[in-house]
Amino acid sequence: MSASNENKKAVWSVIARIPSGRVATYGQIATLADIPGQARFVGYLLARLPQGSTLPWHRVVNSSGKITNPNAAAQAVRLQAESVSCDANRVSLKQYRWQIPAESLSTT
DNA sequence: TCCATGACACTAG
DNA sequence: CCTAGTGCCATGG
Repeated sequence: MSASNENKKAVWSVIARIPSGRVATYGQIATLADIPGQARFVGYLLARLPQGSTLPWHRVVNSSGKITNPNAAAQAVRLQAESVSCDANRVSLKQYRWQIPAESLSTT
């Protein structure tokens, strides 16, 4: 078992938790996946995400709310379908940023 | 093993 | 708004 595999599952789990109509940044996901500062890893995983995946990858944007994705057009469409306004491949993090659930931070 | 690349983040200019 | 530099991790030549 590779540690990276565990981190991968953690990242996928976090992304799967992003509510519809909300967006999260790579860094935010990395932090929630218990791997703060490894936003690069999150982007790497999404880039290699299998086509059969049901993960809401479209809810992931960079720290500026900008859609940095090989298929930004499709992403923008998916977001708009969830009532998330995106202008020039950009979303308002002020409005749509996913608030970190306290339960995730709680020490169970 | 070294170097280059990538759906990132942060800081400085 | 832009670019450049640095840090992070994984993969491929």
